[in-house]
Amino acid sequence: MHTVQTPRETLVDRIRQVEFLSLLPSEHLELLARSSMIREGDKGEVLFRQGQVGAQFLWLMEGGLRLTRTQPDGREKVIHLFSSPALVAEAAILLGQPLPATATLTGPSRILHIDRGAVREAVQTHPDLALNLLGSVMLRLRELTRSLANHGQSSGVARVAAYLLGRVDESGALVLPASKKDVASYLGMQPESFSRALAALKQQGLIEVRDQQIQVCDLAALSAVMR
Amino acid sequence: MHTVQTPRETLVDRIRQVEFLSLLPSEHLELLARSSMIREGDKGEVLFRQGQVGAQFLWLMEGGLRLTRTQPDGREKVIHLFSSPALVAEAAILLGQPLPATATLTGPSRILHIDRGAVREAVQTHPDLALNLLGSVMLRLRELTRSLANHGQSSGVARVAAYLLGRVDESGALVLPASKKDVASYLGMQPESFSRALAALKQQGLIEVRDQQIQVCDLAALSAVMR
DNA sequence: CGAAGCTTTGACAACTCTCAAGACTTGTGG
DNA sequence: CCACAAGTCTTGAGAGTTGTCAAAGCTTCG
Repeated sequence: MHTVQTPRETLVDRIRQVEFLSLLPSEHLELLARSSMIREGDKGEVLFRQGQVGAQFLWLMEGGLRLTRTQPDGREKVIHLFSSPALVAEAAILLGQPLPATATLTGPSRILHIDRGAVREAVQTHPDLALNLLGSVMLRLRELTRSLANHGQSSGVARVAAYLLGRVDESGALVLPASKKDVASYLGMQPESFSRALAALKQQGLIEVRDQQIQVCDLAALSAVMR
Repeated sequence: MHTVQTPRETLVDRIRQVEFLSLLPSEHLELLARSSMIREGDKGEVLFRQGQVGAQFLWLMEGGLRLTRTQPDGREKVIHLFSSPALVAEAAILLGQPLPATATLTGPSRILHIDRGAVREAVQTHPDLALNLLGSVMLRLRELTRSLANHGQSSGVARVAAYLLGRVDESGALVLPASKKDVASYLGMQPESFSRALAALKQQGLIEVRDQQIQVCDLAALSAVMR
């Protein structure tokens, strides 16, 4: 992973695109830009590890990453899959707490780093920022509770169906945010089971699969599978 | 569930005990007390339902409750088990978002209700409060990620062992925060499976069980079970 | 071209879920 | 005070699903 030289004004523009920072006045953005940088990395590179304390806010501008956590038995489980644009681990970083998971890039990515202290200062002078931040953490919380509830589902095929339905666009298409192996782990199953689940749905004519691209053909029938 | 008549000064005292509000000046506490009340309820009563928008902060002073979420197949899964004292669903309530789960009392409980608007005002005038709030949400996030990682564990006995080890005090004892049925759901298994897992651990002499009280006899051996 | 990693398919064992029934506790009403 | 109902917990037996192990096809990268 290497740093990309970036002119100050470009940095300000990038920071303005970070959801919860967009409403800051320009002089504040200038201030943040002074301690910011953009870094690039490739698939497999580790952004941070579980237990570390982050010194910088991480804004995933391009690419994707997975959050994993070591289970008691030593294996790793995918907790979350991020696609750009996304703010990663904001709460832990702001509070200076140890990060609850490990972040690994799933493809070529560009990440904007903003100094933790500078953001903290901005938050304290602009109370609205804190509420915005809370909002984005709340989003994460919702997704986690949803994910947790889905894990209770008895059938693996039902979990896959629910997952697909939660990610389709208007035309019924979707792109998996990571390798099938990672998605399988995120759904709490083995890669083989995920493969079999997709095969079963495909054979029933409910979906079509080509690599990470999936087309849902029968929304109603797929919904019925969940029960 | 019924409201308990409470003198103003007592209310102020109670509010002072709410973790993230304790550092507010007395005049602010007085203000909060004006729109606060204490309510009591018994086992089975519903505090709020998934999808509702909460108008009041909820501080569980005494008792316990479970958060459940309806799964795609219609059944309910326990997302979280609270024991007093605890702040419940703070982020969603502060932001006026729909609550992500349903809260049901697991025993006789007393809950302090504080008006959402008053808290919101306090947060905006005291930036530190927002950070404290973020901290308590962060705690919840940590627990959820941990819980999610545990669900990946292949063996049910391993999940139970990990859960018990995460809750023992110095003497190796612990009390289940709810009925075994609820704990089972929280751990992502059927009540029968949970019962069998406990029986297996008991037969190996690793734990002793009497109702909701559990005594761990061999910490090292129990740790070994997780793998 | 070879190595490494992801994906798919097969076969088998192991586990959990489901269904069923009985022991036990608690609260209600006769 | 007892009987009954309702709910929880435990134990048993069978069916079904998933994890595991193994092998082969495929892509990517050096």
